[in-house]
Amino acid sequence: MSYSIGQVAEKLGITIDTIRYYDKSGLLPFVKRNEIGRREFTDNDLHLMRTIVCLKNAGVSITDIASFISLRLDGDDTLDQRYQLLKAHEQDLQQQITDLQDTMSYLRFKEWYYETATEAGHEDIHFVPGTNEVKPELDQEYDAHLKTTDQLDELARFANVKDYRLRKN
Amino acid sequence: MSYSIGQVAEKLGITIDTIRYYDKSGLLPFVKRNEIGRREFTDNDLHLMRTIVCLKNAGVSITDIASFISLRLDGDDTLDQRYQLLKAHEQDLQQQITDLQDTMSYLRFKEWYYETATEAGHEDIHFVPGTNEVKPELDQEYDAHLKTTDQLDELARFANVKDYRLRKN
DNA sequence: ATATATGCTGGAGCTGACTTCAGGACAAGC
DNA sequence: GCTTGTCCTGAAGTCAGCTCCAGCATATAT
Repeated sequence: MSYSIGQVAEKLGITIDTIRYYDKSGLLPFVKRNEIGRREFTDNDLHLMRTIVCLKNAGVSITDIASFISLRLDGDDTLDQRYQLLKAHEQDLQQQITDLQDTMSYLRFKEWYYETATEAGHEDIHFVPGTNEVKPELDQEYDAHLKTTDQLDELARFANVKDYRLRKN
Repeated sequence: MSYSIGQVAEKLGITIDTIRYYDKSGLLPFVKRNEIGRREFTDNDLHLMRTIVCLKNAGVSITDIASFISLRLDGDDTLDQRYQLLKAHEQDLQQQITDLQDTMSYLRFKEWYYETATEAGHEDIHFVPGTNEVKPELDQEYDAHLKTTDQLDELARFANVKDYRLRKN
């Protein structure tokens, strides 16, 4: 059982052109061609391509994914290198998530700012009277916000660790 | 008290050129110039620019940030629009975080895959005997993973909601 | 047998977000 | 009065990651 490029595009939710671009970029050296030169994808190819798409979603560059794939072709000697590569990107990803969560809490703070301003009908409830400057104590309000999300984050980290241990045992 | 473009770049951790680029792109219409045409940034400008940098971190495009800023210039009538804009980007951001968390759990799964393979010394412990195909039950292993992170996510959502309610009261 | 769909390639084009460059103005210290 | 440092502008260049195009081959349906 094999799939055409169009079917794969459908299954993975990416375009045909993107798949061809990935192939050009050395991400799909394992994909075989049939007699008339068309790509034929196996279930296993799909499996691997899901990993590729996933790494891409994690913000891993095409070049880095290519090295990962090329390590794979070199066989069992590179298992540990591949593990290390993933581990490194996990760190990266955790950082990205933390950053986004911080941004989120800043957004929530700004929402509160506009929510209260809308209720009041004018923005200057947050200004120093007689100026166009934001009240300094708003920074503290923001800090308080950051703190609650930090706690959330710790909670998440704890849950992750637990999850990790469960899997290992 | 005002700051030069260099000082602001330093404070915000971005380059001078990036600031000028933002200005060109209409993100900084509020920044005033001195007699000889140089930009002079106030504390309030810095405040706003922090919001801009934050929106950028949240993956909001320059064009969208520009509309936000332009709404701001239109005064109190646009308070609700600005709130809605932020709210929309919050949804977006939440989606991004969820996506990254999914990716993370896939990465963790792959790490387990390579960890166990490294221990065994060869990758084929995960293959269907006699082939180069990954065992189908590994998909279930992956699914199990996804499930634990979904729970985590719900936990996080619950915590967020609680946090939100605390703020509103 | 012809129309339609799907595939192929090489190469050009596009978008977003910068980054660099050429050429020049002003300010301060020596 | 000269050097050094910081600033200005418009315009061109860069990079990643696609996306589109021309021109052609093959497969299926009518």
